Amino acid sequence: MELAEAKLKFIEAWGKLGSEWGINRTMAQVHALLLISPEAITTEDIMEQLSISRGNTNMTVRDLIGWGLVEKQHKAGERKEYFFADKDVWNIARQVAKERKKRELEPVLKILSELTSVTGDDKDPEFKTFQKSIGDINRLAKNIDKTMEAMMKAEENWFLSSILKVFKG
Amino acid sequence: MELAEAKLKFIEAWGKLGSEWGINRTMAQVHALLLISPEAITTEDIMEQLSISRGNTNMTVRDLIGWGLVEKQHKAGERKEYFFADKDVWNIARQVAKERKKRELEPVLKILSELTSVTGDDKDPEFKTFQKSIGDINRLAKNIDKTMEAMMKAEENWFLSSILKVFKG
DNA sequence: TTATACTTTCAAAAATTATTGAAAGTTAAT
DNA sequence: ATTAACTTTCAATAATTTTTGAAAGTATAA
Repeated sequence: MELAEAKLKFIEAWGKLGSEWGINRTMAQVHALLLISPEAITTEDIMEQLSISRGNTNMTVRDLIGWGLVEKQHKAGERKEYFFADKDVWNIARQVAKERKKRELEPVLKILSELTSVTGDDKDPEFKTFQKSIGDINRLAKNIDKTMEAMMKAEENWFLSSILKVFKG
Repeated sequence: MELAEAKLKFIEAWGKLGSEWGINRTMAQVHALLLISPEAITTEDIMEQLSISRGNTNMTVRDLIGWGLVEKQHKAGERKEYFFADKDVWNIARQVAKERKKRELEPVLKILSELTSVTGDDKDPEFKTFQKSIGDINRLAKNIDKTMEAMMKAEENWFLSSILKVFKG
């Protein structure tokens, strides 16, 4: 396969995966493009390569910066901004985990722990089932939260290799 | 907090979390409702409690069955169908992991390995960056895939407790 | 200060996704 | 074979999310 075709396929696949996991398709595609760009690129470059509007490019890149995946670069003597993506996939995974934990997991965890203090009659099956389910979900969610925290602190691929060792040994 | 209020909050929170992670909000809400229902319930029950249409209820419940999270039950002498959700959160997590792996991770993994065979000039930075990024992503994706496979086989909460031990010790 | 080169905003439009509801389909009892 | 009880389908509609693009904003240079 030729590079040009491969690039398009990667951008498409990354966009699809993103959209299936609740990340805006265009944002994932812009990230994909930046991931395979050796040098920092401009808004114009992104607009051209992905055929998207200036406004969309601007907001999407800003989002990616907000996710900690992309940074602005300035070139001496130039006025326009250049964008560059961190290419270290472990950093990327950690960063995504960190943000999703903060934005989506923690708010739910907060609600779940509020729901553990619900009052009711111990003989009511509705109440007992509610308590049991919420309690179980809460415990699992806390474990997932802790695991993500560990992942965020772990350097290198040591994390995954450790996990895999647990199941091989 | 009273049970009735807590139920609504849980259904809302579960729906929101689902939608943030690419799962239809209504599907997550129906699942939430079933998770806190001690007995199997009918289409009518779901329609009433969530104020959704019969068609929507039918398709959503069918989806949940397709995800392996809900089963049909028949009651002797009755014609209507009852639905019941597995309440074991570890089973649920495994089942969701299994399905998402199959539906969303594996297709991307397939494309990624195709993309590793891209041809190009070793001196071309575009080519080198592409190769490096795809290679790195591929390696990480394979590790995630293996970890999910291990998770799917692991019984009980042994999985998470093992992971956590690795990082505490 | 004015012009130029850019970035940002956001209301409107387009695209996508989810939902409805009534008609068609199915199944089982009489 | 007909009715009754229920489930399924799907075209139309509604809701939501994404994208556009032109106007407004900002910063630099002359």
